[in-house]
Amino acid sequence: MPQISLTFPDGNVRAYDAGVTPANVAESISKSLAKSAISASVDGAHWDLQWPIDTDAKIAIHTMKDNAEALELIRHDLAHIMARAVQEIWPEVQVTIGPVIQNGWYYDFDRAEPFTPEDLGVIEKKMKEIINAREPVRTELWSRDDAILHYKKAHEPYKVELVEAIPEGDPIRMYWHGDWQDLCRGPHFQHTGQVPADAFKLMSVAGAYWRGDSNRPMLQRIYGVAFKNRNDLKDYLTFLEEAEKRDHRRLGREMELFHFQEEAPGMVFWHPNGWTIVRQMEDYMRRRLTAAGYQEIKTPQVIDRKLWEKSGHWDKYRENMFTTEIDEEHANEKRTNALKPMNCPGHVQIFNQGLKSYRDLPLRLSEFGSCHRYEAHGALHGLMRVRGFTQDDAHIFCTEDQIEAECAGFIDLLSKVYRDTGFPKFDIKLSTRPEVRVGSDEVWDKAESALEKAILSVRNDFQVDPGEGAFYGPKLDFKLTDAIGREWQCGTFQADFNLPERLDATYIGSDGEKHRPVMLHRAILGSFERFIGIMIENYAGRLPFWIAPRQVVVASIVSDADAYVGEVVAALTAVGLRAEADIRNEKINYKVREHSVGKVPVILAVGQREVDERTVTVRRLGEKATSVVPLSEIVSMLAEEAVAPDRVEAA
RNA sequence: GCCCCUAUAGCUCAGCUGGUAGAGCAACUGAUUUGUAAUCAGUGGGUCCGCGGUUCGAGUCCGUGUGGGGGCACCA
Repeated sequence: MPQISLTFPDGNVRAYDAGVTPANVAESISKSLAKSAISASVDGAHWDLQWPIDTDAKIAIHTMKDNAEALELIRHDLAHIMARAVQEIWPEVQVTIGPVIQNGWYYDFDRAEPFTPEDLGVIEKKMKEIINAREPVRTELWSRDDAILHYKKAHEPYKVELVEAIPEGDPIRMYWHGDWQDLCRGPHFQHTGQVPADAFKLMSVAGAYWRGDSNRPMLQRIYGVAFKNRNDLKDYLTFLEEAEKRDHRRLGREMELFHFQEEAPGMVFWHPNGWTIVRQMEDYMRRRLTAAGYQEIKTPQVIDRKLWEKSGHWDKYRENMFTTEIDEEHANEKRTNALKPMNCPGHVQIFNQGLKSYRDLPLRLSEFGSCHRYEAHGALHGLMRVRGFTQDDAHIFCTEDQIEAECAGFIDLLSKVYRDTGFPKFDIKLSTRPEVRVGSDEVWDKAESALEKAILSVRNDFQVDPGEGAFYGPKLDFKLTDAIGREWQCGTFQADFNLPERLDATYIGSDGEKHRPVMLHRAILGSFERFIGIMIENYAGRLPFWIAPRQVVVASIVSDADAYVGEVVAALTAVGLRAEADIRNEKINYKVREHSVGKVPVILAVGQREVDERTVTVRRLGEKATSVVPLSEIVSMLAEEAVAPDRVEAA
């Protein structure tokens, strides 16, 4: 086998077993890097390559200091290798695209027959063969016409479409290993054998629309994960197993929090434990909102379609609304109502009652608004995506000049709430004006810069999504991550120049004239359901003491302690703690296990000794050690611990 | 809504190529009075998701509906 020794920008020289002829290697390297000329001097089978400019020497993982780059390359080449494996097994399959994603890659195929889970094993085996064959990789530059012709001949219509989308004149990079070929901009390894053969796994098959367009045919997508070595893969698979244990749907059952059933898909049946969590969160949010100058209101669930027509929802959101028809006795026609999918129109009705002055602004109206949306079947997901949910909604009516201050105040409030609930870190995304929009450019300029300034006043990193704002105004999205890394939007802050106009909201300015207020839609949790779902996963069910549905279980060790258990529970309940007695005739081991599985934060064990000494033995969830504390002390100790963080802050 | 997978006891799951259902945990009953993650024994419990079909016979095969899971699209 020939050896190549490569000289890197940092001066390192390393030798590689190329497994191919020097000429091929030189070509594949220069084409795949293709950023600058590479000088190569050949000395028999041993030659030196110099990188004069390109410092991204993405050659072999052994030399890579940057882990992320190595992984990118591994996953990228695996996508190609998988596509080749699939086509070698089923030559009629058409290939499309296969990008690198978090932890791995996917590749979309068009094939009449579905891929089965067994097929994945077959494909994996073939992939390993390709890797072990150490096929040299080369990249060629083709003309656009040649590439189109090539793909037409090869019956690869998706590739034809891809090439056609590449601007005329741009070079087309054709990537080869063995006789197999794909369209790709690179970069790649020198040969397939450089990809670790034991550190990847094909995970699942899923449907996916070609180019994300639901009007186009649905393709079959195979997902794979890949790492640098077998251990990393094993760690990742272990992580997935652990994540499954903290899945909120599973914990929801184990902790007896909630359930779903067929007759009400996407609607939560909250059990006593789960509802306690909701109530704790409501009480907490209510205090936070009141302190921040909000006024709480409540608006109707069922509202005549006439209002939804005015607001524009009937026109644009109809298919997501639950509607009702009812015979009106005094009218000839049926009356159509809709369950509110949003609270905004209702809030404007309250704003519109009576005359508002500029002195009333900013007016902050909040509601724990119960909303119903007919979400597509496939969209439902535990508590995260439901059809009936409660938003921690509020609308701020203000002037354009007040947007920035309101936004800053909002981010401040949101940061406190996220911190208190276990999310000190979160992502912010700013979505700016889309092409189709209402409102003048001057107003958009003002609003966008107000939002941006408000973010910058608290932090310096955020994402911008140009053109992704709502048609009625720019918005900020605040995202949290679930147990397996999926992101869910929770908080939102949206400026709206449209609805006040449609529903004719006005205030009297200092000039005595009527003016149009700006309406700010905002939510911190997003919905109680989703936020609690994420919280359950984030804490793996071990919720903070102040939220935990059952805070304390007092467990007897002998039945002679039963009366004392009752006394302890009464003392705890008297100071507002959520305490339960467990005087079943069971061993303490059994009780400890059961309440640990149930995620009860504190177990107080009581036997004859505790009765005699008027103490309790304290055992905290997740800790093995116990401590003996006098009854009088434990009550005040736990009472203090149970104070919600906003009250601690206020005290 | 679309693709694939899936539905058996309260929960987790067996049930091979068709011959009318099983285990562990839970529940209930009894015994046990126990010192920090499962005490022992016994008992009861199932329209095998619904509907239709193939078959002498369907939990098992086929179709369809519904729910659930993984994705895609959607989330104004």
